[in-house]
Amino acid sequence: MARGRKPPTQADPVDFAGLRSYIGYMARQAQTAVFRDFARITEETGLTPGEFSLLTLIGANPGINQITLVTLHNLDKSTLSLAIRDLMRKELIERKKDSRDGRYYALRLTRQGALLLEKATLLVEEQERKMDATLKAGERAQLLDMLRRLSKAFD
Amino acid sequence: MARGRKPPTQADPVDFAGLRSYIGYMARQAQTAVFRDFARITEETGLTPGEFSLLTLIGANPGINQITLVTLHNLDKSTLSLAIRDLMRKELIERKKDSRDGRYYALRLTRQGALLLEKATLLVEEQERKMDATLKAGERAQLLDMLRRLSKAFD
DNA sequence: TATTGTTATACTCTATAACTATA
DNA sequence: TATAGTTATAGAGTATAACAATA
Repeated sequence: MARGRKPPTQADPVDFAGLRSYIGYMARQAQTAVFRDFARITEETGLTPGEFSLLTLIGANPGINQITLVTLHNLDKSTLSLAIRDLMRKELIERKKDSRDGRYYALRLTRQGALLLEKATLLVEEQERKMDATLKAGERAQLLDMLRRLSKAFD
Repeated sequence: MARGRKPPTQADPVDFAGLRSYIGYMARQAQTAVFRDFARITEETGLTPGEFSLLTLIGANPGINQITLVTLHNLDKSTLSLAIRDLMRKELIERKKDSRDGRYYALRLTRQGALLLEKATLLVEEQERKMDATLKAGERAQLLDMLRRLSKAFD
């Protein structure tokens, strides 16, 4: 180790320049932090954040089809197709052809999928409570509203 | 097309269940929206969001080393190594061995890198102004502070 | 022995394009 | 012709593990 000066790792305070004044940068940081924390939930349930969202949407909208999910999640249909295949293999969802239009699949949760979603939802809500601990009264609703407006700004 | 009912794609209003009340979900949605919009900036500059952040940090902290960047960005050092290699190839940064401790590289922007960063910064700030248009007075500072607290909550 | 940085490898997530089937 | 969904393929972005060089 050099004697004259400590390595910059812990020594010099880092200048973030404008970075921390950018919503884009800070939103990214917050989001990756939440996802890293989600790893605990993935361990317990086998579900990724994306799979949790899909199960929640299918659970609340039995009979929903893939193209609708695609528009909700802003994914390519090929990407969703792979995610659906995996959820089918895990027997968390099932589907059958729409009797009126054979191009559509109607998706719904299996019993097993519903149970797992219930368990995962509890863990996710626990994670949300952890976030609440850093927010003051009323801030959660305000934050959600601002995030919603940001998403819409780039439609 | 079936006659009795429209396909669910546009017909039935979708039930988001609790999804839109989750900060984790909404932060993800906002962040991906910002990144999709960043594609314009990538086209003009050749820089990804991650590269823009790295150039900003190196520009504000000439002589910074990779291990410091790793702790700031929460990346593995192998991941950063590849990003640094690409920035070197594009001749946007340069580095030399620390004379006191040969394990470190001191990173700094090239002239070309500084110019590109300047251009990219203007575009990023334009993007930030677009976000401001959806926020009321005072909300930007509040949002940044909440996002900072969220990141810290999962340290 | 410990630390900075590289490389080989693999995994995840994503999109594009070409395809099947249904309408 | 147009739409729902699948498959083959490829490109990001990421981490793990083994490594070389330096301390």
